[in-house]
Amino acid sequence: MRSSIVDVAEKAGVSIATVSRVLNGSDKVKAKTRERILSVIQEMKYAPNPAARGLIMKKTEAIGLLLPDLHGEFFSEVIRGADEAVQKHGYHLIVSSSHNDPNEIEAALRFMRGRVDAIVLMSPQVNAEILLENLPKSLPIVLLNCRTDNTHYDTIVIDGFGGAREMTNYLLDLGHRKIAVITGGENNSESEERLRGYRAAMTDRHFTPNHSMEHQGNFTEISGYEIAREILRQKHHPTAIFAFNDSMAIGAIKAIREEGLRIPSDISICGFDDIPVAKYISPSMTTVHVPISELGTMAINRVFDRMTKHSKDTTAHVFVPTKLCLRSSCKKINTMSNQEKEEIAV
Amino acid sequence: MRSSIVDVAEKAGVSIATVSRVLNGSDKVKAKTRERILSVIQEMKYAPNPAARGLIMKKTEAIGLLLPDLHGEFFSEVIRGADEAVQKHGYHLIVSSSHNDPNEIEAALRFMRGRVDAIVLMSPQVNAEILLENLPKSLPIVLLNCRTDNTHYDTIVIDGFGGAREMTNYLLDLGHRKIAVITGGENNSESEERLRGYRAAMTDRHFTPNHSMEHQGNFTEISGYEIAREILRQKHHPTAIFAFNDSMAIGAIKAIREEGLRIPSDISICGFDDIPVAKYISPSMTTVHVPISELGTMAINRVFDRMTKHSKDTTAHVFVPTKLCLRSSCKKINTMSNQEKEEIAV
DNA sequence: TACAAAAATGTAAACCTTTACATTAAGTAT
DNA sequence: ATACTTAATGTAAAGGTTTACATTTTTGTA
Repeated sequence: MRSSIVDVAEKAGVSIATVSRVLNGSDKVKAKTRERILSVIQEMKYAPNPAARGLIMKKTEAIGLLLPDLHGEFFSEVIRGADEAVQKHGYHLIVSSSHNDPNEIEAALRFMRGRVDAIVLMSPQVNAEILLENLPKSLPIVLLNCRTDNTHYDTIVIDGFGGAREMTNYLLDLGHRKIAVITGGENNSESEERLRGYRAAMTDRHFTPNHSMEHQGNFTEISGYEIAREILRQKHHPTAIFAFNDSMAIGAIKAIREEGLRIPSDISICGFDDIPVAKYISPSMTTVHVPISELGTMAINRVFDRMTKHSKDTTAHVFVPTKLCLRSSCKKINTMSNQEKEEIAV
Repeated sequence: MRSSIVDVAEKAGVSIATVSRVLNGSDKVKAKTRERILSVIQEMKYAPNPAARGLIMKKTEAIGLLLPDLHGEFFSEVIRGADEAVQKHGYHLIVSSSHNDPNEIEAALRFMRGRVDAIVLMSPQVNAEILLENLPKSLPIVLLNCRTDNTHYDTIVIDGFGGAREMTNYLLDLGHRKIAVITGGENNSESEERLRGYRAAMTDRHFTPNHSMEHQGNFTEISGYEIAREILRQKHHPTAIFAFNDSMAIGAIKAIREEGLRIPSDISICGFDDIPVAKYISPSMTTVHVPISELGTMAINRVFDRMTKHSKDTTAHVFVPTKLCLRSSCKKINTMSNQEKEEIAV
């Protein structure tokens, strides 16, 4: 049976209060007593019971991180950033994946209640606000890329609109006109933002966005692969494919290669997120840079801000800018195609 | 202030014992009473305090997962597998990364003590056995790919030796003789096993392993990239590079391409792990398949086996076989090179 | 040396559950 | 109706900490 504070106290010939005091470093206890207690603790391999401590302190030193999914490098980067930040504060992470399922979100939230001091929730697909309602108001919550107008929670959202618009503009600048996009899952707010950006860029340049150019994927490599195959099967296929995340772009590249086309000379392809592997694949991928691990870090730091009461009652709403990351998977459209057109026209 | 069981009891006009009973479903309480209590619980949004419950039950419903690192797709797959398994049991995951630092491992272990019902520890680089010593003996622990002969803990280890040997044999079969390897970090047992496998294959075929062919990386893309660059700078560079994980292989591919060489016609490259992205990059990567997410699943399932006392006292030592995964990044050595040799000889 | 003030330590309540055991209520058979 | 059995509920202890407040010890000063 594990030894408790009373065992330590007995063995050291003091009261439990004194032991508790040296444990918490706070109060002044005579140096000699402290040493004696410390050595007893060491000897007995005593460690305070977190449940008992948590019970009275109402602190857990853990933070909940609830992600929609765990596939791919994106989320692992978020976790990495969050873990780093959390460790800096001596805290730890309870990670859970919801698979975009409201029931699982609810289960995770229920579990976390009372077990964490704060929650970072990423839920681009299901509206989680209702689920948050029966959490104590005092629990700091940061919404990461959630669809919400709610100002009651702290929010961090990536500028998917701006990033996609910029990328689309870039493709237009390169001369592309037939630009296909591969979107994320249905009802996914991240995907919707990016789609909005794409359409806005098209409209701004007086092209009417062609809905037949918008193909629905689900943010996985396999979906990118399959959709790209379909796209390439068309007679006059697009000259550029804009996948709404890098995983799908990677899948698409495979499909393109299998079709015997070269990138970027035959077709341009770009992604979104700039996951670490994006710069290593070949050709290195032109994409929209998102500070992924920083997303995790920011969310955690925000949570600590909240907890330390610097900003007890004011919610913060951070809008994370993206940056075009130009590499080698996109190219000025082949002037050949103009020539071809002429030839065809003749 | 959060409502407690006494608030519920009062409002429902019963004792806390009865409330507790309906909460735990176990004992028989009159249907009518149960309903009344249930509705009060709903109304008050009452949720039992996990700390209090944990204090008396000595159960946390959480499992600790301590990983050496969080970079790349490998670990995210392990987490994914573990999370899946854990959710099936209604449990949750406390994830932490140790950065291969003994102090961080110790801190994480200390934190987890009393906060989890079991620990899965992956620590290929630092010998963690000493650190485990001041954990209660009753706490189930699974060692994942740790360097250990200890039979006191459950272990799961990948057959790195066999996998690397098989891959090396395959390369030899393709006619390669100058096979460079890029290893993982110093003192990393996974890397060492793979190196042992490589050397064994060479020796078996009566080639003396040439130590100048063994380059030390650290399992990151960047290290693969940099080392491959060095390798290619040699006059008579190897005809094949065997990176000890896929991330490094991906980095190496970038370096190879930058050098203007084609894969696999000019040089063959292969990896280890078969991370999801490996089949999507081009050329699709020949690698050693490791059931990564299953590693997480297996570890968790083992832990539950232990906890449910099916196998209370017998430790299990699982050896996970790997499988050669042949794709397109390796090729029979160009017979041209024989011709070249002759030309040079003339 | 005596006394006040300051420092060190101790006592006991509180945190919120679960559960063994005690008690009361509700059936059941005579 | 009575005695007995079973079902339903209640009481109180236990689990391991922290901390306000009480008490004792030490230190400093007159």
